[in-house]
Amino acid sequence: MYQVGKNQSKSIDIFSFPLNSPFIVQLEGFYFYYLLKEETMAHRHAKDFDSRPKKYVLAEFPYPSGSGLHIGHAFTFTGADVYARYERMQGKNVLFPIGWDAFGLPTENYAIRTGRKPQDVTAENTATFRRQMERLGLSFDYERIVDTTDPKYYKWTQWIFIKLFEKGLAYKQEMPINWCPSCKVGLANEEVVNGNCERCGSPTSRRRISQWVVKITDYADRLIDGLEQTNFVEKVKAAQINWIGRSEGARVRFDIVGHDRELEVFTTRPDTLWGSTFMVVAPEHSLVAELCLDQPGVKEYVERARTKSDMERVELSYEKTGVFSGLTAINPATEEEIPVWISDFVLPTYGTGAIMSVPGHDQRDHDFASKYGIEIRPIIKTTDEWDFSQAAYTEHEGIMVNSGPINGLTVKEAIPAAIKWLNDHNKGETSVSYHLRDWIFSRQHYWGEPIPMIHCESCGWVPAPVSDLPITLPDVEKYEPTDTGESPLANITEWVETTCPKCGEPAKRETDTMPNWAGSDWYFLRFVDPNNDDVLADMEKLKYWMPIDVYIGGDEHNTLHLLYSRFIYQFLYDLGVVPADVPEPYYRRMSHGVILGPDNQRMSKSRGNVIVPDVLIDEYGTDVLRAYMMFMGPFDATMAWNERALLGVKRFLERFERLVETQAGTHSETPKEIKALIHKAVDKLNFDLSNFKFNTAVAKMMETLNGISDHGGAVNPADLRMLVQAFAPIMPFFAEEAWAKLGGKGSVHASDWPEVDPALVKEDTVEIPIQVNGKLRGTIVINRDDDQETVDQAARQVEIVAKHLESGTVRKVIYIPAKAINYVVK
RNA sequence: GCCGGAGUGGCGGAACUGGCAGACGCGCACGACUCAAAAUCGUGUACCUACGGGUAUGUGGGUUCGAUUCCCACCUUCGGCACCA
Repeated sequence: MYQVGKNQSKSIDIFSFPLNSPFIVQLEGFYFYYLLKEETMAHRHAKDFDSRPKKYVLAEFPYPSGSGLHIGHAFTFTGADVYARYERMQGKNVLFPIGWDAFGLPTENYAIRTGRKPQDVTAENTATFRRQMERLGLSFDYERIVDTTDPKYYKWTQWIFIKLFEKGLAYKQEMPINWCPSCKVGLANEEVVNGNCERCGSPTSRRRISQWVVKITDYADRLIDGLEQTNFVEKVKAAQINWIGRSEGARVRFDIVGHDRELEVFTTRPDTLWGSTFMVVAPEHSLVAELCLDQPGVKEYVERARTKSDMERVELSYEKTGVFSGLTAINPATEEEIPVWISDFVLPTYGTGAIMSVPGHDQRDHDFASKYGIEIRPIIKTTDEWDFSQAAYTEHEGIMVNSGPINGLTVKEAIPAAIKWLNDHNKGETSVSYHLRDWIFSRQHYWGEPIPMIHCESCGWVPAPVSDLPITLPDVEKYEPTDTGESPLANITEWVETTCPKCGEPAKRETDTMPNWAGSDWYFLRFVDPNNDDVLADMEKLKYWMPIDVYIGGDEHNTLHLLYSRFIYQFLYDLGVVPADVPEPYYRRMSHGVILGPDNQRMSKSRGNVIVPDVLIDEYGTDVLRAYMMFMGPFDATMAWNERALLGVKRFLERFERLVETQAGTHSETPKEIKALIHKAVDKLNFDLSNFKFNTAVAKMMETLNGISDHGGAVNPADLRMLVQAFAPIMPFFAEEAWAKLGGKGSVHASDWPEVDPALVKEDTVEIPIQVNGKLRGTIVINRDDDQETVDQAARQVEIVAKHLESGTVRKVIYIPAKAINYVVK
């Protein structure tokens, strides 16, 4: 069917052929199954509203970097592709889309360096990615490609922002942000790792800049509760819950002596209120600026805390520093006067930015009190002798003492009792705090979605009219961010200057752009309806396709991307633009593994251990690469690259190819043993492919081939075709060719998954172990449905077993049908 | 410190709801083919053994007729969070 130049050695540039040209070449002695045949890809298109059951399989879309698709992408996408192909053969209507998360700094930086337009660089990179993907045989529905930098797409990203603004979930605020002096950009908390910029690694500092902030904290509880409706693995759920960091406690109000003011704190231990001997406020707390600046040392301390970089804060974390504020507060429980201190160990962004300090029962407070000579007052009676001069007692065990009305209660009883006391005396109430912060949404960069807001002197911030969307990025000469922290857009007067949509007076556009996450928050909805100009996606189509059945992605996105996109989805849910019966976007989350270099180190250019898929395809062909990647280990594991092991897969493929060559066109009668092997293999692959156990699937393929040759290697082409079908998801090109050679009709990828004969899979006879006192003493072949007596009789005949039974009396015989028989001998 | 995984041959890794530990592949050894090498094909490959067996799935206990699998404690390691009151 396909012309194959058997003994030619020639070099072919595959890119010189149009995509989809039916062609297979052979070079250097073996086949390369990478050129595309229409049949191989023909069934990739998802059909809206088709009557077959739908399956939405999604792998995180990539950032199309200039260095091209790397082996990690290849691994992840291949796994997803195997699964998608398998599901298609199961008769599912599979949506398996791909797109480009193309806004972002690397492209912008590259554009600056080379003096080219980011738009052009992006177009080039995405074309390369696409070509590489097709070469890997990835059966994405390329007609549904979504590009976050396409104005037709980001029109809706902007629309979502306007809705957030309208619902009061986006506001502009001057706030201290993490600033990367190298990238010249503000960073979200989560983009700062150990005080360094996540992207470039330089140390960050703090800066006050007016920022758009999105109130993700309003959804904190929903984001936790919603996890119950998903099938995420424990690790992912835990990471999200951990990240949100919900803690329950109480707010308590302290009066300030000599001022008509209260100082409110958050605590998870209201029971320890009677032991609070001082208070601490963050240097950034409003009370400090209002009342304390005259106190000696305060101004200096506040100034130093402000200029401290995050690095310094982390380094200095062991030695707490502080200064007395000059203020005194009244402990509402003891009515004693207690000092108020200022220290940067109290975070301005958590709780109320102020704490009540209980040095007897909180280690940080203990550290601070010890250093500054503040009273440490125990209020929980510990069972054994506890040296309160050495450490705080922080266990939730013990009996309350010195605590007035809650004396004698256990800690667990005391917490609600203390809250009730606070309520009764109007000094506080139950409260919840979160580690999760609101989401800083501004970036001072060019290559991102413009934030569609207009500032008017008289009307304030006004959203751009929806009819004006998208607000497109203007062409600019220079992409460099400015030192003032403004985005390059600020210099384009004709773009910045506009009129207020509300009053018609002159006004200015927001020049900040959105963070990278914005485009990836909702892309999965757009795949359902990629070209809609009226809504972000058609409701009926969403009802058909959502939720995503499997979402395959990296663990590094378990907190940020996954949380942000769930939040945006929940927000869209509240707007009513996504289906009412789909409260969560992702039903199941699959983590993919990481491929390390041959030296067991993370791949990086500087280490020189990078494996490039294109080179491997040139040398071994797509199918060998795919099968090897799937064979390396469990789909979610961390694995080292081993090119020797890849050769084992190559040998397997060649041996299978030889089998196909020799059996094609024959009419051999397939021996029963071989037939059974084939049916068992199909059965096993059916299980493995549907459970992402690709490594054992490949092992089974190899095992089956070994078995066939052990039994003489004569197989009827019709039986062999079954095997080819089961191999097809993993080795799509080879399977297509073999299918044709063996007389298969149409494309193997459009064929229905073969049905197995249960009688062949589950044989009548089975070999089981014979144990004496749990030790293996022999095996015996029995009929699957033999009763205990029959098996017992037969087992006792086995010589070695008989010998062991003679050493004592048989007290008990345990027979597990078709599994094992065990004699208890004493 | 808190949360979540993982520890199995020389190596990557198998083992469904407790039932023959080490599938499959790599590596290694020997053999066939070859003048020779490569490639290919075949055989073997956990450890000890007085050849009867015995010991082995990080360590120590426990449950069970039987534990890689379940329970408890500990060790190591990877990932996430961490001055979050």
